[in-house]
Amino acid sequence: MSVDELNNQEKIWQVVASIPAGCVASYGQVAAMAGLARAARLVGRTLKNLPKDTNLPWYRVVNGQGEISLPKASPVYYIQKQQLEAEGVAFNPNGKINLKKFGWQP
DNA sequence: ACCCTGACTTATT
DNA sequence: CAATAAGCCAGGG
Repeated sequence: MSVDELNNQEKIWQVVASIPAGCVASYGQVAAMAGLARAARLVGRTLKNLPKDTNLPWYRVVNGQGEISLPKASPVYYIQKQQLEAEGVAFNPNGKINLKKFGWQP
């Protein structure tokens, strides 16, 4: 296992941890901030690898459409939604977020 | 080494 | 607005 690969994860963690409360960032956005412009998928995989007791605000990361990239039937989906709402992020009736308003660094 | 899959994105039809 | 295709990175069989 190379150090560089661990650095990628570390970068992603740092970027996700840098997302201000009340805002959301897309996977591509996070990847770009981490220096991995086209590794949006890697971000998703990295978050999936996170332990459930992580202190990382992974719930502030959504897909490019401002929608949670998880099945609505999954418990993690509700957790993410509740966490975001608790921070002031509003969801549309369709379950989408207005990135124009809550997107990170508009 | 090869092929498939995945918490993705963007452009096109 | 919805469905499709192609592109990209890393992991697992």
